[in-house]
Amino acid sequence: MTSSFTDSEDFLILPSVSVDCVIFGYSENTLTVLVRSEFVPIDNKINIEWKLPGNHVRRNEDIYDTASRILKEQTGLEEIYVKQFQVFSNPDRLHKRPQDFEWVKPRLLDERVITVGFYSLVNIDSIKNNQLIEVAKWMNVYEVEDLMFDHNEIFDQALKKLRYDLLHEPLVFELLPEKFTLTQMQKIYEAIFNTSYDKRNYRRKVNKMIYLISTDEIQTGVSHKPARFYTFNRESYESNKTERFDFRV
Amino acid sequence: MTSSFTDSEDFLILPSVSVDCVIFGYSENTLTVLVRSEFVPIDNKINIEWKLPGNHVRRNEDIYDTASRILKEQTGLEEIYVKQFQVFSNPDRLHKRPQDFEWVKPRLLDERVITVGFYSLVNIDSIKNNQLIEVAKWMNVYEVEDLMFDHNEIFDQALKKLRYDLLHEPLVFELLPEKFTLTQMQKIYEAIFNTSYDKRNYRRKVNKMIYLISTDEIQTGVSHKPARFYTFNRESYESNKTERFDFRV
DNA sequence: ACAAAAGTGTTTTGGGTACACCCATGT
DNA sequence: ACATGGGTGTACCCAAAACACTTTTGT
Repeated sequence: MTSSFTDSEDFLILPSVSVDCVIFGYSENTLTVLVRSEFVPIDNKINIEWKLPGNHVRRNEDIYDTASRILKEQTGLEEIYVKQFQVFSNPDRLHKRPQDFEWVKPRLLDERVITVGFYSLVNIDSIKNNQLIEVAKWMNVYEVEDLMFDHNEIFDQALKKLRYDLLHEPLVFELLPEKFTLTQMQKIYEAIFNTSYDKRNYRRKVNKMIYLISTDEIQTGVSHKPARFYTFNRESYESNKTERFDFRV
Repeated sequence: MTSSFTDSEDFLILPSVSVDCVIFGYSENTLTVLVRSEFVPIDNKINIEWKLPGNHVRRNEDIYDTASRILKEQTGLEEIYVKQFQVFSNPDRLHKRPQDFEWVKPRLLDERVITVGFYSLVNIDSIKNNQLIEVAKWMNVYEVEDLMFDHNEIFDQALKKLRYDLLHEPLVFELLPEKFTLTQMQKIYEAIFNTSYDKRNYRRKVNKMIYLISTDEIQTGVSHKPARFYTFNRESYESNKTERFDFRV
C-alpha cells in the first residue's frame, strides 16, 4: 500500500474512514451544490474533474467535527448545520473509473475507504467575498455533471434526504436569516422541491405553526407593500412537536 | 497496538470500522431487542455484561453484508430486512467504562472504532428452535438494562428511527407473515408505539391503502368469527407512493 | 348459551385545495 | 399613475376522531 503521507501524519487519520459533504447552497431562489475541481490525468493528458469535498476522519475527531472542518475549509463558514445521512461502503466505490482511482491512490493510506455522507445547508449570501476556495464552484442541483467516484450517487441520496427532512424537521430556517418574510420561506420550498405553492394556502398552513413568531418589524425601502418579518422559536418547536400515526401511501 | 488476530485475519477486516445491529424481535404483541452476554472481568471477578451483536467490516464486504452476516450468526436467519440508520463515532465511545475497554482491547486491531448502527426486524416465531445462539436473549424494549459501551445510545436511536420509519415506509410487513389479518397488523403498531388504536378508524385507514390486497382466505380453527387474510403488494406500493408537502408540527 | 374476536356506519370537526381581488410602497 | 409584491376569505371535499352493536365460530 503506497502513501504520500509522512509518518507523523499517518497516525493522525483513520485509514479507512472518510466524510464527504454535499453542501447545498441557496441564493436567489436557486438551489446549488458545492463541487471542487481536481486535475486528473487520463492518457497522459490533464483533465479537470469534479468531486464533492471530502476528507479523512482524524484519529481523535468525531465525524461531525470532520464535516464541520471540511465546511470551514471550503466556504470559510463555521457553526453551520451538518447532518450525516448515509454510509457508502461499496468495496468498488473508488474504482468506477480507473483514472479516478489512479488519482486518489497516492492520497490514501488504505485502498478501501468507507465514507460517511453528510449534507449541509448554507445561505450563499452569507459567505463573504473570496472565502470560498478557488477550486470550488456551485452547480445547479438540476444540472449536476459527472462527478468522480460514486459522488453522483452520494449527491442523489443527499438531495432525496434533504427533501424528506425538510418536510419533517425545521430545516428551512438554516437557509433563512434571523428575521425573514413568509415569501422568502415559501420560495425556499419552491426551489428545493422544484414546484410552486398557492400563496394563500401556504400562508394559512404556516400560520398554524405556533413556533413561527410574527415580529412587529416590516421591510423598508421596497417599492411595494412592505412584508412583515417573522422569527423561528426553536424552544416552542421542540416542546410542541408530535408524531402522529401516518403510514402514508 | 495489540491484537489476538492471526496475521492472515489481520488483512481480512478494516481495523476502524464495525457494524452493530439492533435486532428487533416481535412476538405475542411484544417488541424485544436481541442482546448477547459477554464475560467481562472487573476487580478480578467475572461479570456478565450485555451488548448488541456487532462485528468488524471485512475487507471486501459492503456494510449491508456485514449486517446480514451478523444477523445470520445470531439468529440463523437469512434474507432479513436490515437498515443502516446512524454512525456512532465519538472517539471515547469504547471508554465509557474501563472494564469494557479492557475486555474489548484484545479483540481490536485499532483502538479507535467507528461503528455503523443497523436495525433489523424479525418475527421471532419464524426462528426455528435453537437457531438463536446460546449467549443471546431477547430483552423487552421497555426494560432494556445497562449495555456495554455506547450501546444504550445506539439502541435508543434505533427505536426512535424504527418508529419514524414505520410511519413512512411499509416496514410492518417485515414483521408479518405472507398472509395476515388486519388485527395482526394493528397489534404490531400498538406494540411498537406502545399505544392503542380504534379498530374502525384503523381499518378505514388501511382499507384506503390500495396495495393491501384482501385474499379470499379466512382463518380456520379459531373459536370466533374467522378473520380475512390480506397480502401486501409491493409493486403496487412502489408505483403509487407520493411525497406531499407536510412540514409537520 | 356463552365467550371471543371480526367486522361494520354515522356524525362532527378540521385540513387540503382551488380560486381573485385590494393594499402599501417607491418611482 | 403605475408597477410590484404583500396580504386576505370562501366553498367544497375529504380525512381524522369519537363512538356501539351485530356476526361468526368453537366449546
